[in-house]
Amino acid sequence: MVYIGQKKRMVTLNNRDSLLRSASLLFRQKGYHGVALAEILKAADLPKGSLYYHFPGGKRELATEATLSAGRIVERSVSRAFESAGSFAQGMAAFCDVVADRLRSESPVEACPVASILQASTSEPELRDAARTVLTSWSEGLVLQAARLGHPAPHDAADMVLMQMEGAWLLAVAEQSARPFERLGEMYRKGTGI
Amino acid sequence: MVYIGQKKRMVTLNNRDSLLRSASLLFRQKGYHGVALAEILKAADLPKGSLYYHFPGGKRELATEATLSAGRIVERSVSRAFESAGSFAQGMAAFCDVVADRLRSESPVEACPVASILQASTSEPELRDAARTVLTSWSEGLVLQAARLGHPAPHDAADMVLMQMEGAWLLAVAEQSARPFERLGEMYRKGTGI
DNA sequence: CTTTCTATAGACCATATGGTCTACATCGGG
DNA sequence: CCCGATGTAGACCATATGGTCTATAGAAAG
Repeated sequence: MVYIGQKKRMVTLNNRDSLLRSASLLFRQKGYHGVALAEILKAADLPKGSLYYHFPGGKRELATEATLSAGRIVERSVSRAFESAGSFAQGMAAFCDVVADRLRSESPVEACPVASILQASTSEPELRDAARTVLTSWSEGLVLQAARLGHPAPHDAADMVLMQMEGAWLLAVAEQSARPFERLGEMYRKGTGI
Repeated sequence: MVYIGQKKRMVTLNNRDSLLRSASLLFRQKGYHGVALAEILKAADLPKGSLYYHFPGGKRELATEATLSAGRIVERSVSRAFESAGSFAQGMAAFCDVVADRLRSESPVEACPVASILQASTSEPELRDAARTVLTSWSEGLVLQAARLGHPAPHDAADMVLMQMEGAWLLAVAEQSARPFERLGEMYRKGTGI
């Protein structure tokens, strides 16, 4: 429970956030259709009533919000990694380190939030919109960073990085290790990146 | 029904293959957990009995075989694209064209067979093995091509290409267009690839 | 105290799902 | 003509799933 603003109005951000966090984690592990509501509810230790109170749209809405929320977290992580970089390649190397560290602490190694939701986008169009929104937002952030750091073709750089990141994430899930990000980071340090 | 070899033994490869094809298509569209057996059966126009005769292991076995089979198809496609290439970058550009062409003919644009199965690998470990097998096999093929074409770091090249391809495929699904592969191909032509 | 609004609690339901099992069709060989 | 092998047909089942609905708890406001 958390008091918001100066009003004494009590807002249960905790439980809503708890649902988002549990959902995000489970979706990344098993994909949208691979997770049952009961499982999310159990992880968050909340009854069904809470879920449908906070997310009247049910599983779809929960997944959408969880994806957008996870997307923002990754985005902040990108900004932070690039902040102190002297070049685009340095920024990428730093970001790869951050993701690799993160993945090393996960078992199983979880998929990219976007990838985990995208699978279901054929049956749930709303999810594709969420995935697209996040990817667009990541791309824009990367374009800005590339431009700021003097990259000659910021748009190409952003596209390429997005591909490499998503690909590396998929390989990491397959191998259940952070190696792909370590190797990608190394390549950027060697100057073999984009 | 198809006669195989000179023996007059009748082998119903058709129905088994039909199941594999329908399954592969649907899994790529909706992911492993997003497809019901009934749907696959309907697409192949076969009853449940046939499925469990050809694949006693049920959905898992069907998905495993479908993934391995689809993996081999992609692998042959890679070999063909690189065959007449004068450099690794040229081969990649050619392969991007092939995939882009292919995706343009699909609606919806379907995910990579590996990606579509990998989501479910947490609950179905057998699927992770299939995904890994395919990825390893692709990687080995790419290493050979890179070495043959005189790439200075064949292993790095293969890794990088795998990341870019999987990433581009994910972006293509999100955008529902072949653009990502067109752009990746362009970059290889411009020499901005690996 | 009572009312009202927020949020939790979970029983309940229609439907979908993967899987099993028995019956049967077809065909080559004896 | 029958027989065994291969493969098809689909009824049937236990279970799981997303979603709805009513009841209730607790704080804030009057």
